[in-house]
Amino acid sequence: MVRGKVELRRIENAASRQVTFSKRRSGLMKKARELSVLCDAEIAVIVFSQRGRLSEFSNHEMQKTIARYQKHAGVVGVDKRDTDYYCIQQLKQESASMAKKIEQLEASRRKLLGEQLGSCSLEEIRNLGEQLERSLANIRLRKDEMVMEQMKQLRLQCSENIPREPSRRAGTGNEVAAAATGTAAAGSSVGLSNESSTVETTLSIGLPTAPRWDLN
Amino acid sequence: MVRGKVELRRIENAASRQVTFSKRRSGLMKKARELSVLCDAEIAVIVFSQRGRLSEFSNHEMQKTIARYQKHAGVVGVDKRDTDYYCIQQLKQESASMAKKIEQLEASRRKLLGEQLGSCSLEEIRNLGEQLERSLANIRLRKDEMVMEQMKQLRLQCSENIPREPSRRAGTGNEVAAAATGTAAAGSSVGLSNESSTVETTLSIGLPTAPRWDLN
DNA sequence: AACTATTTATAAGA
DNA sequence: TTCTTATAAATAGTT
Repeated sequence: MVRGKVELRRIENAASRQVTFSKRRSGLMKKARELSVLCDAEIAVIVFSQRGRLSEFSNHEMQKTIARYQKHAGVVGVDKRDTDYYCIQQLKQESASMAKKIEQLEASRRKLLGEQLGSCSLEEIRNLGEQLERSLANIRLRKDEMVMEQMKQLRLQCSENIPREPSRRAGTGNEVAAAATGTAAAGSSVGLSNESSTVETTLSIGLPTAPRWDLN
Repeated sequence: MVRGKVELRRIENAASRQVTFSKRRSGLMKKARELSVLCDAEIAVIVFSQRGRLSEFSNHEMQKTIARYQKHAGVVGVDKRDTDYYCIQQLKQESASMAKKIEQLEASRRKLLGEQLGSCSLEEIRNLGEQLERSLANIRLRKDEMVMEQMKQLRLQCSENIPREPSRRAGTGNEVAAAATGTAAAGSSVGLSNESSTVETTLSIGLPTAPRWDLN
Protein backbone atom coordinates (compact mmCIF):
# COMPACT_ATOMS: atom_id res chain seq x y z
CA MET A 1 0.00 0.00 0.00
CA VAL A 2 0.94 3.59 0.07
CA ARG A 3 1.94 6.71 1.88
CA GLY A 4 1.56 5.41 5.38
CA LYS A 5 1.33 1.67 4.97
CA VAL A 6 -2.25 0.70 5.67
CA GLU A 7 -3.09 -2.12 8.06
CA LEU A 8 -4.74 -5.04 6.38
CA ARG A 9 -8.00 -4.69 8.23
CA ARG A 10 -11.39 -3.16 7.74
CA ILE A 11 -11.22 0.61 7.33
CA GLU A 12 -13.30 2.03 10.12
CA ASN A 13 -14.03 5.45 8.66
CA ALA A 14 -16.99 4.93 6.34
CA ALA A 15 -16.13 7.73 3.96
CA SER A 16 -12.57 6.69 3.33
CA ARG A 17 -13.65 3.08 3.17
CA GLN A 18 -15.97 4.05 0.33
CA VAL A 19 -13.24 5.99 -1.46
CA THR A 20 -10.75 3.18 -1.06
CA PHE A 21 -13.33 0.71 -2.25
CA SER A 22 -13.96 2.65 -5.39
CA LYS A 23 -10.28 3.05 -6.22
CA ARG A 24 -9.28 -0.48 -5.41
CA ARG A 25 -12.21 -1.95 -7.22
CA SER A 26 -11.07 -0.29 -10.44
CA GLY A 27 -7.57 -1.46 -9.71
CA LEU A 28 -8.72 -5.03 -9.25
CA MET A 29 -10.77 -5.00 -12.44
CA LYS A 30 -7.87 -3.55 -14.37
CA LYS A 31 -5.55 -6.22 -13.07
CA ALA A 32 -8.06 -8.88 -13.99
CA ARG A 33 -8.38 -7.52 -17.49
CA GLU A 34 -4.62 -7.33 -17.93
CA LEU A 35 -4.14 -10.88 -16.72
CA SER A 36 -6.83 -12.17 -19.02
CA VAL A 37 -5.38 -10.43 -22.03
CA LEU A 38 -1.71 -11.01 -21.38
CA CYS A 39 -2.02 -14.66 -20.43
CA ASP A 40 -5.12 -15.70 -22.31
CA ALA A 41 -6.86 -16.90 -19.16
CA GLU A 42 -10.59 -17.12 -18.48
CA ILE A 43 -11.41 -14.87 -15.59
CA ALA A 44 -14.49 -13.86 -13.67
CA VAL A 45 -14.54 -11.29 -10.89
CA ILE A 46 -17.65 -10.51 -8.89
CA VAL A 47 -17.68 -7.74 -6.32
CA PHE A 48 -20.52 -6.69 -4.10
CA SER A 49 -19.93 -3.44 -2.29
CA GLN A 50 -20.99 -3.11 1.29
CA ARG A 51 -24.16 -1.46 0.13
CA GLY A 52 -24.90 -4.38 -2.17
CA ARG A 53 -23.91 -2.76 -5.44
CA LEU A 54 -22.60 -5.25 -7.98
CA SER A 55 -19.48 -4.87 -10.11
CA GLU A 56 -18.24 -7.58 -12.37
CA PHE A 57 -15.56 -8.47 -14.85
CA SER A 58 -15.35 -11.39 -17.19
CA ASN A 59 -13.46 -11.74 -20.40
CA HIS A 60 -15.50 -14.61 -21.74
CA GLU A 61 -19.08 -14.81 -20.73
CA MET A 62 -19.82 -14.64 -17.03
CA GLN A 63 -22.42 -17.40 -17.14
CA LYS A 64 -20.13 -19.62 -19.10
CA THR A 65 -17.27 -19.10 -16.71
CA ILE A 66 -19.52 -19.72 -13.74
CA ALA A 67 -20.81 -22.90 -15.38
CA ARG A 68 -17.26 -24.01 -15.97
CA TYR A 69 -16.47 -23.30 -12.36
CA GLN A 70 -19.49 -25.26 -11.18
CA LYS A 71 -18.30 -28.17 -13.23
CA HIS A 72 -14.85 -28.02 -11.71
CA ALA A 73 -16.32 -27.68 -8.26
CA GLY A 74 -18.48 -30.75 -8.91
CA VAL A 75 -21.80 -28.95 -8.64
CA VAL A 76 -24.52 -30.46 -10.77
CA GLY A 77 -27.90 -29.49 -9.45
CA VAL A 78 -28.69 -26.60 -11.76
CA ASP A 79 -32.08 -26.41 -13.39
CA LYS A 80 -31.92 -27.00 -17.12
CA ARG A 81 -34.33 -24.20 -17.86
CA ASP A 82 -32.13 -21.83 -15.96
CA THR A 83 -28.99 -22.88 -17.75
CA ASP A 84 -30.79 -22.51 -21.07
CA TYR A 85 -31.89 -19.07 -20.13
CA TYR A 86 -28.44 -18.09 -18.98
CA CYS A 87 -27.09 -19.45 -22.18
CA ILE A 88 -29.42 -17.30 -24.25
CA GLN A 89 -28.66 -14.22 -22.24
CA GLN A 90 -25.02 -14.82 -22.62
CA LEU A 91 -25.24 -15.49 -26.35
CA LYS A 92 -27.27 -12.37 -26.89
CA GLN A 93 -24.74 -10.35 -24.97
CA GLU A 94 -22.01 -11.88 -27.03
CA SER A 95 -23.77 -11.16 -30.27
CA ALA A 96 -24.39 -7.58 -29.35
CA SER A 97 -20.81 -6.91 -28.39
CA MET A 98 -19.51 -8.69 -31.45
CA ALA A 99 -21.82 -6.73 -33.69
CA LYS A 100 -20.53 -3.57 -32.14
CA LYS A 101 -16.98 -4.68 -32.62
CA ILE A 102 -17.61 -5.56 -36.25
CA GLU A 103 -19.08 -2.15 -36.82
CA GLN A 104 -16.05 -0.49 -35.30
CA LEU A 105 -13.65 -2.64 -37.26
CA GLU A 106 -15.46 -1.93 -40.49
CA ALA A 107 -15.49 1.78 -39.87
CA SER A 108 -11.81 1.68 -39.06
CA ARG A 109 -11.16 -0.41 -42.14
CA ARG A 110 -12.96 2.01 -44.40
CA LYS A 111 -10.90 4.83 -43.04
CA LEU A 112 -7.70 2.89 -43.55
CA LEU A 113 -8.80 2.31 -47.13
CA GLY A 114 -9.30 6.04 -47.52
CA GLU A 115 -13.05 5.73 -47.84
CA GLN A 116 -15.75 7.65 -46.02
CA LEU A 117 -13.40 10.31 -44.76
CA GLY A 118 -16.24 12.78 -44.54
CA SER A 119 -16.82 12.06 -40.88
CA CYS A 120 -13.19 12.58 -39.91
CA SER A 121 -11.84 15.68 -38.28
CA LEU A 122 -8.69 17.22 -39.68
CA GLU A 123 -6.76 15.87 -36.73
CA GLU A 124 -8.08 12.39 -37.37
CA ILE A 125 -7.15 12.63 -41.02
CA ARG A 126 -3.67 13.71 -40.06
CA ASN A 127 -3.21 10.76 -37.71
CA LEU A 128 -4.61 8.42 -40.31
CA GLY A 129 -2.14 9.71 -42.84
CA GLU A 130 0.75 9.27 -40.47
CA GLN A 131 -0.36 5.75 -39.62
CA LEU A 132 -0.59 4.84 -43.27
CA GLU A 133 2.85 6.25 -43.92
CA ARG A 134 4.18 3.99 -41.19
CA SER A 135 2.31 1.00 -42.56
CA LEU A 136 3.61 1.67 -46.01
CA ALA A 137 7.14 1.95 -44.70
CA ASN A 138 6.81 -1.45 -43.03
CA ILE A 139 5.33 -2.96 -46.12
CA ARG A 140 8.09 -1.66 -48.35
CA LEU A 141 10.63 -2.99 -45.92
CA ARG A 142 9.02 -6.40 -45.92
CA LYS A 143 8.72 -6.39 -49.67
CA ASP A 144 12.40 -5.68 -50.06
CA GLU A 145 13.22 -8.44 -47.60
CA MET A 146 11.16 -10.93 -49.52
CA VAL A 147 12.55 -9.96 -52.87
CA MET A 148 16.08 -10.27 -51.57
CA GLU A 149 15.28 -13.63 -50.06
CA GLN A 150 13.82 -14.97 -53.26
CA MET A 151 16.76 -13.75 -55.28
CA LYS A 152 19.11 -15.42 -52.86
CA GLN A 153 17.29 -18.71 -53.16
CA LEU A 154 17.16 -18.48 -56.91
CA ARG A 155 20.89 -17.86 -57.11
CA LEU A 156 21.50 -20.78 -54.80
CA GLN A 157 19.42 -23.11 -56.90
CA CYS A 158 21.05 -21.93 -60.06
CA SER A 159 24.55 -22.45 -58.79
CA GLU A 160 23.61 -25.90 -57.53
CA ASN A 161 21.97 -27.08 -60.69
CA ILE A 162 23.94 -25.59 -63.50
CA PRO A 163 27.35 -27.11 -62.77
CA ARG A 164 25.98 -30.63 -62.25
CA GLU A 165 23.81 -30.95 -65.35
CA PRO A 166 24.87 -28.26 -67.65
CA SER A 167 23.97 -30.12 -70.86
CA ARG A 168 20.72 -31.86 -69.95
CA ARG A 169 18.20 -29.49 -71.50
CA ALA A 170 18.08 -25.86 -72.31
CA GLY A 171 15.22 -25.27 -69.88
CA THR A 172 16.76 -26.40 -66.59
CA GLY A 173 17.66 -23.05 -65.15
CA ASN A 174 14.46 -21.44 -66.30
CA GLU A 175 12.31 -24.12 -64.77
CA VAL A 176 13.53 -23.19 -61.36
CA ALA A 177 12.81 -19.56 -61.95
CA ALA A 178 9.36 -20.36 -63.25
CA ALA A 179 8.61 -22.54 -60.26
CA ALA A 180 9.56 -19.83 -57.82
CA THR A 181 7.49 -17.23 -59.59
CA GLY A 182 4.56 -19.58 -59.65
CA THR A 183 4.78 -20.05 -55.92
CA ALA A 184 4.58 -16.36 -55.30
CA ALA A 185 1.59 -15.99 -57.56
CA ALA A 186 -0.24 -18.91 -55.95
CA GLY A 187 0.36 -17.45 -52.52
CA SER A 188 -1.33 -14.26 -53.56
CA SER A 189 -4.68 -15.96 -53.83
CA VAL A 190 -4.81 -15.84 -50.05
CA GLY A 191 -4.35 -12.13 -50.42
CA LEU A 192 -6.15 -9.02 -49.45
CA SER A 193 -8.52 -8.51 -52.35
CA ASN A 194 -9.99 -11.97 -52.06
CA GLU A 195 -10.13 -11.71 -48.36
CA SER A 196 -11.83 -8.37 -48.32
CA SER A 197 -14.57 -9.36 -50.70
CA THR A 198 -15.17 -12.52 -48.71
CA VAL A 199 -15.36 -10.54 -45.56
CA GLU A 200 -17.85 -8.04 -46.86
CA THR A 201 -20.07 -10.65 -48.45
CA THR A 202 -20.20 -12.89 -45.46
CA LEU A 203 -20.50 -10.05 -43.05
CA SER A 204 -23.81 -9.03 -44.50
CA ILE A 205 -25.19 -11.94 -42.49
CA GLY A 206 -24.56 -9.55 -39.69
CA LEU A 207 -27.08 -9.37 -36.91
CA PRO A 208 -30.50 -10.48 -38.10
CA THR A 209 -31.85 -9.64 -34.70
CA ALA A 210 -34.18 -12.47 -33.86
CA PRO A 211 -36.52 -10.90 -31.34
CA ARG A 212 -38.76 -13.92 -31.02
CA TRP A 213 -37.67 -14.65 -27.48
CA ASP A 214 -37.89 -11.05 -26.46
CA LEU A 215 -41.63 -11.45 -26.36
CA ASN A 216 -41.55 -13.72 -23.33
CA MET B 1 3.67 -2.76 -15.90
CA VAL B 2 7.35 -2.66 -15.53
CA ARG B 3 10.78 -2.39 -16.99
CA GLY B 4 9.90 -2.06 -20.62
CA LYS B 5 6.23 -1.25 -20.59
CA VAL B 6 4.44 -4.33 -21.87
CA GLU B 7 1.83 -4.10 -24.61
CA LEU B 8 -1.62 -5.01 -23.44
CA ARG B 9 -1.90 -8.02 -25.67
CA ARG B 10 -1.36 -11.73 -25.42
CA ILE B 11 2.22 -12.64 -24.58
CA GLU B 12 3.39 -14.76 -27.46
CA ASN B 13 6.23 -16.59 -25.75
CA ALA B 14 4.63 -19.50 -23.93
CA ALA B 15 7.22 -19.71 -21.18
CA SER B 16 7.10 -16.08 -20.19
CA ARG B 17 3.32 -16.12 -20.53
CA GLN B 18 3.24 -18.89 -17.96
CA VAL B 19 5.58 -17.02 -15.63
CA THR B 20 3.64 -13.81 -15.98
CA PHE B 21 0.40 -15.67 -15.41
CA SER B 22 1.67 -17.12 -12.21
CA LYS B 23 2.94 -13.80 -10.88
CA ARG B 24 -0.07 -11.80 -11.87
CA ARG B 25 -2.52 -14.39 -10.64
CA SER B 26 -1.07 -14.10 -7.16
CA GLY B 27 -1.16 -10.35 -7.52
CA LEU B 28 -4.81 -10.41 -8.50
CA MET B 29 -5.77 -12.72 -5.66
CA LYS B 30 -3.88 -10.56 -3.20
CA LYS B 31 -5.65 -7.44 -4.43
CA ALA B 32 -8.98 -9.19 -4.14
CA ARG B 33 -8.26 -10.25 -0.60
CA GLU B 34 -7.10 -6.77 0.39
CA LEU B 35 -10.19 -5.17 -1.10
CA SER B 36 -12.49 -7.62 0.64
CA VAL B 37 -10.83 -7.05 4.00
CA LEU B 38 -10.31 -3.31 3.82
CA CYS B 39 -13.73 -2.47 2.49
CA ASP B 40 -15.82 -5.33 3.77
CA ALA B 41 -17.01 -6.32 0.31
CA GLU B 42 -18.15 -9.70 -0.94
CA ILE B 43 -15.83 -10.83 -3.67
CA ALA B 44 -15.43 -13.84 -5.90
CA VAL B 45 -12.60 -14.34 -8.34
CA ILE B 46 -12.42 -17.29 -10.70
CA VAL B 47 -9.41 -17.85 -12.90
CA PHE B 48 -8.89 -20.62 -15.41
CA SER B 49 -5.37 -20.80 -16.72
CA GLN B 50 -4.81 -21.50 -20.37
CA ARG B 51 -4.29 -25.13 -19.53
CA GLY B 52 -7.59 -25.21 -17.70
CA ARG B 53 -6.28 -25.11 -14.16
CA LEU B 54 -8.66 -23.42 -11.74
CA SER B 55 -7.75 -20.81 -9.15
CA GLU B 56 -10.32 -19.08 -7.03
CA PHE B 57 -10.80 -16.56 -4.32
CA SER B 58 -13.85 -15.77 -2.31
CA ASN B 59 -14.19 -14.30 1.12
CA HIS B 60 -17.70 -15.58 1.75
CA GLU B 61 -18.90 -18.78 0.18
CA MET B 62 -18.26 -19.06 -3.55
CA GLN B 63 -21.61 -20.69 -4.23
CA LYS B 64 -23.42 -18.08 -2.17
CA THR B 65 -21.70 -15.28 -4.01
CA ILE B 66 -22.48 -16.85 -7.34
CA ALA B 67 -26.11 -17.28 -6.36
CA ARG B 68 -26.24 -13.66 -5.30
CA TYR B 69 -24.75 -12.68 -8.61
CA GLN B 70 -27.33 -14.69 -10.53
CA LYS B 71 -30.06 -12.90 -8.64
CA HIS B 72 -28.57 -9.51 -9.33
CA ALA B 73 -28.04 -10.24 -12.98
CA GLY B 74 -31.82 -10.28 -13.17
CA VAL B 75 -31.95 -13.85 -14.31
CA VAL B 76 -35.37 -15.38 -13.87
CA GLY B 77 -36.41 -18.82 -15.04
CA VAL B 78 -38.25 -19.09 -18.36
CA ASP B 79 -40.53 -21.88 -19.40
CA LYS B 80 -40.44 -21.86 -23.19
CA ARG B 81 -38.10 -24.77 -23.23
CA ASP B 82 -38.36 -25.83 -26.84
CA THR B 83 -38.08 -22.40 -28.37
CA ASP B 84 -35.08 -21.88 -26.15
CA TYR B 85 -33.23 -24.69 -27.81
CA TYR B 86 -33.94 -23.29 -31.24
CA CYS B 87 -32.86 -19.85 -30.17
CA ILE B 88 -29.69 -21.15 -28.72
CA GLN B 89 -28.78 -22.94 -31.89
CA GLN B 90 -29.45 -19.91 -33.97
CA LEU B 91 -27.59 -17.59 -31.67
CA LYS B 92 -24.66 -19.93 -31.60
CA GLN B 93 -24.52 -19.96 -35.37
CA GLU B 94 -24.68 -16.22 -35.47
CA SER B 95 -21.99 -15.90 -32.87
CA ALA B 96 -19.73 -18.28 -34.68
CA SER B 97 -20.01 -16.48 -37.97
CA MET B 98 -19.56 -13.12 -36.34
CA ALA B 99 -16.50 -14.35 -34.53
CA LYS B 100 -15.10 -15.52 -37.82
CA LYS B 101 -15.75 -12.15 -39.40
CA ILE B 102 -14.08 -10.40 -36.54
CA GLU B 103 -11.05 -12.58 -36.96
CA GLN B 104 -10.89 -11.81 -40.66
CA LEU B 105 -11.37 -8.12 -40.12
CA GLU B 106 -8.68 -8.03 -37.50
CA ALA B 107 -6.25 -9.91 -39.69
CA SER B 108 -6.99 -7.56 -42.53
CA ARG B 109 -6.61 -4.60 -40.23
CA ARG B 110 -3.23 -5.75 -39.00
CA LYS B 111 -2.06 -6.04 -42.54
CA LEU B 112 -3.32 -2.59 -43.37
CA LEU B 113 -1.39 -1.33 -40.37
CA GLY B 114 1.71 -3.02 -41.71
CA GLU B 115 1.84 -5.55 -38.89
CA GLN B 116 2.23 -9.30 -39.11
CA LEU B 117 3.34 -9.26 -42.70
CA GLY B 118 5.18 -12.52 -42.23
CA SER B 119 2.23 -14.53 -43.50
CA CYS B 120 1.83 -12.51 -46.69
CA SER B 121 3.07 -13.61 -50.06
CA LEU B 122 5.05 -11.19 -52.13
CA GLU B 123 2.08 -10.63 -54.38
CA GLU B 124 -0.13 -9.90 -51.42
CA ILE B 125 2.39 -7.42 -50.10
CA ARG B 126 2.45 -5.69 -53.46
CA ASN B 127 -1.33 -5.41 -53.57
CA LEU B 128 -1.35 -4.17 -50.02
CA GLY B 129 1.20 -1.52 -50.88
CA GLU B 130 -0.79 -0.38 -53.88
CA GLN B 131 -3.96 -0.23 -51.84
CA LEU B 132 -2.28 1.85 -49.19
CA GLU B 133 -0.91 4.20 -51.80
CA ARG B 134 -4.43 4.73 -53.04
CA SER B 135 -5.73 5.24 -49.51
CA LEU B 136 -3.03 7.72 -48.79
CA ALA B 137 -3.79 9.60 -51.97
CA ASN B 138 -7.45 9.88 -50.96
CA ILE B 139 -6.51 10.98 -47.51
CA ARG B 140 -4.19 13.68 -48.76
CA LEU B 141 -6.89 14.86 -51.11
CA ARG B 142 -9.40 15.04 -48.31
CA LYS B 143 -6.94 16.80 -46.07
CA ASP B 144 -6.27 19.43 -48.67
CA GLU B 145 -9.99 19.91 -49.18
CA MET B 146 -10.51 20.44 -45.49
CA VAL B 147 -7.62 22.84 -45.20
CA MET B 148 -8.89 24.85 -48.14
CA GLU B 149 -12.35 24.91 -46.66
CA GLN B 150 -11.02 26.20 -43.38
CA MET B 151 -8.98 28.86 -45.10
CA LYS B 152 -12.05 29.98 -46.97
CA GLN B 153 -13.95 30.35 -43.75
CA LEU B 154 -11.06 32.17 -42.16
CA ARG B 155 -10.90 34.64 -45.02
CA LEU B 156 -14.62 35.16 -44.73
CA GLN B 157 -14.28 35.93 -41.06
CA CYS B 158 -11.43 38.31 -41.81
CA SER B 159 -13.35 40.30 -44.34
CA GLU B 160 -16.25 40.52 -41.93
CA ASN B 161 -14.11 41.71 -39.07
CA ILE B 162 -11.69 44.12 -40.66
CA PRO B 163 -14.21 46.75 -41.80
CA ARG B 164 -15.73 46.93 -38.36
CA GLU B 165 -12.54 47.51 -36.42
CA PRO B 166 -10.03 48.83 -38.89
CA SER B 167 -8.14 51.05 -36.49
CA ARG B 168 -7.92 48.84 -33.44
CA ARG B 169 -4.28 47.86 -33.72
CA ALA B 170 -1.81 47.59 -36.54
CA GLY B 171 -1.44 43.89 -35.99
CA THR B 172 -5.04 42.75 -36.17
CA GLY B 173 -5.44 42.04 -39.85
CA ASN B 174 -1.96 40.69 -40.35
CA GLU B 175 -2.27 38.18 -37.58
CA VAL B 176 -5.17 36.52 -39.30
CA ALA B 177 -3.42 36.58 -42.63
CA ALA B 178 -0.35 35.01 -41.10
CA ALA B 179 -2.44 32.24 -39.62
CA ALA B 180 -4.04 31.48 -42.95
CA THR B 181 -0.69 31.35 -44.71
CA GLY B 182 0.57 28.99 -42.11
CA THR B 183 -2.34 26.71 -42.78
CA ALA B 184 -1.70 26.59 -46.48
CA ALA B 185 1.91 25.69 -45.92
CA ALA B 186 1.03 22.92 -43.52
CA GLY B 187 -1.63 21.54 -45.81
CA SER B 188 0.54 21.40 -48.88
CA SER B 189 3.21 19.34 -47.19
CA VAL B 190 0.77 16.74 -46.01
CA GLY B 191 2.35 13.56 -44.78
CA LEU B 192 5.96 14.53 -45.20
CA SER B 193 6.70 15.34 -41.62
CA ASN B 194 5.24 16.69 -38.45
CA GLU B 195 4.37 20.20 -39.39
CA SER B 196 3.56 22.82 -36.81
CA SER B 197 0.79 21.01 -35.08
CA THR B 198 -0.16 24.17 -33.28
CA VAL B 199 -1.51 25.81 -36.39
CA GLU B 200 -3.48 22.78 -37.44
CA THR B 201 -4.90 22.22 -34.01
CA THR B 202 -6.11 25.77 -33.74
CA LEU B 203 -7.60 25.78 -37.18
CA SER B 204 -9.53 22.60 -36.71
CA ILE B 205 -12.03 24.59 -34.73
CA GLY B 206 -13.18 26.18 -37.95
CA LEU B 207 -14.89 23.32 -39.75
CA PRO B 208 -18.15 22.02 -38.35
CA THR B 209 -18.78 18.33 -38.78
CA ALA B 210 -19.33 17.42 -42.39
CA PRO B 211 -22.89 16.66 -43.47
CA ARG B 212 -23.92 13.06 -42.83
CA TRP B 213 -26.01 11.62 -45.62
CA ASP B 214 -26.01 8.16 -44.19
CA LEU B 215 -27.89 9.00 -41.03
CA ASN B 216 -31.42 7.78 -40.62
C1' DA C 1 13.28 -18.60 -7.22
C1' DA C 2 15.65 -14.17 -6.25
C1' DC C 3 16.91 -9.74 -7.69
C1' DT C 4 16.31 -4.86 -9.34
C1' DA C 5 14.89 -1.16 -12.32
C1' DT C 6 10.75 0.73 -13.46
C1' DT C 7 6.07 1.22 -13.85
C1' DT C 8 1.66 1.11 -11.36
C1' DA C 9 -1.38 1.60 -7.75
C1' DT C 10 -3.00 4.26 -4.39
C1' DA C 11 -3.43 6.96 0.51
C1' DA C 12 -3.54 11.31 1.70
C1' DG C 13 -4.11 15.89 0.79
C1' DA C 14 -6.13 19.68 -1.97
C1' DT D 1 -15.90 13.83 -6.70
C1' DT D 2 -11.61 14.56 -9.11
C1' DC D 3 -6.61 15.90 -9.30
C1' DT D 4 -2.10 15.81 -7.50
C1' DT D 5 1.68 13.90 -5.17
C1' DA D 6 4.56 11.03 -2.39
C1' DT D 7 5.33 6.52 -1.55
C1' DA D 8 4.36 1.56 -1.44
C1' DA D 9 3.57 -2.30 -4.30
C1' DA D 10 3.69 -4.93 -8.49
C1' DT D 11 6.20 -6.85 -11.85
C1' DA D 12 9.25 -7.51 -16.59
C1' DG D 13 13.53 -8.75 -17.52
C1' DT D 14 17.55 -10.81 -15.80
C1' DT D 15 20.46 -13.81 -13.18
